[in-house]
Amino acid sequence: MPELPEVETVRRGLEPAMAGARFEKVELRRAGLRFPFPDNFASRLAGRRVEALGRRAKYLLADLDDGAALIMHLGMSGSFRVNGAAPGVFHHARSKGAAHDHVVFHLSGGASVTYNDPRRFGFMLLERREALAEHKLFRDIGVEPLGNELDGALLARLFAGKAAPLKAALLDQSLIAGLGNIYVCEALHRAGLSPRRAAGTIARKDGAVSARAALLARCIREVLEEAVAAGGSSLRDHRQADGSLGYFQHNFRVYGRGGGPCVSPGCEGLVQRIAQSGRSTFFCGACQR
DNA sequence: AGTTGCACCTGGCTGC
DNA sequence: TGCAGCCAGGTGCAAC
Repeated sequence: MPELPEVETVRRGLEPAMAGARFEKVELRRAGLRFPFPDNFASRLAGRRVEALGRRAKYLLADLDDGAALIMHLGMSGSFRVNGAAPGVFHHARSKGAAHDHVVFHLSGGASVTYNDPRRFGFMLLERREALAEHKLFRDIGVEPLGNELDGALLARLFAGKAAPLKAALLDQSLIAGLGNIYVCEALHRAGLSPRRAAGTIARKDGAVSARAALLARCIREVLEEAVAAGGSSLRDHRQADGSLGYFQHNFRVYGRGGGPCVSPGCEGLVQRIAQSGRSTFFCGACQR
């Protein structure tokens, strides 16, 4: 599930419990996730206070009071659950999947936060904050799509000369960071652009901003903002940090709708599903060119 | 350098 | 009901 809107939704759900709280104890129920946990991970976290909980692309970043940052990535199936301090405030009786509760943060004040991740593609790392910009994970990361920088001019510059299809270019985290399979499909549909079109073709040769680039930049921002406002999409049984379901999935226009009618006004096309670099792409061949 | 394909894992759904 | 096969939101790395 977790593309930028879902990670941002998780951040907002965790912030009230984590920001300002101290880690009293951290339970690790296995040696690692996608990567091994850092050496002495639990003991390095114990006693640290979380000064702020931020997000960069699909990464959650907890700023700690010793100058370190706890980096958390949800992979494909990671989720957090907050258990309130007061009994009954928000209790998950649901024990199904508890086998995949890999990390429990016990916080000052009595609340706890549990990280669950069946596929274990997620990971947690600990790095000094001032070294983050040069860290392997962040050094080559692209522009934040909801920030001020992303507009038609930048998109045209990023994609200029690229032969790769738009789908691949938009998924490339070193260009724009935070889009995933769902929102790339959705943004391209809104922009009326084919996922197969060469990325370079939305830039003009003279370097001026093309109408296509400006429209695509606008559609990327729009779909992400709408999804964040709706609390993410939460496919399958993935839940927000507070346990409720996100509603954006009801607003998918193409994703998961292969064979169905295109919802663009006046379009008579059908949504197709194709494979691009091994992953499903949903699009309408009639109105996306 | 730019791409593609595969690997990493488990679970859920479909169809026989 | 059982089981095989396919699919899934992400990323990193090896191979062309």
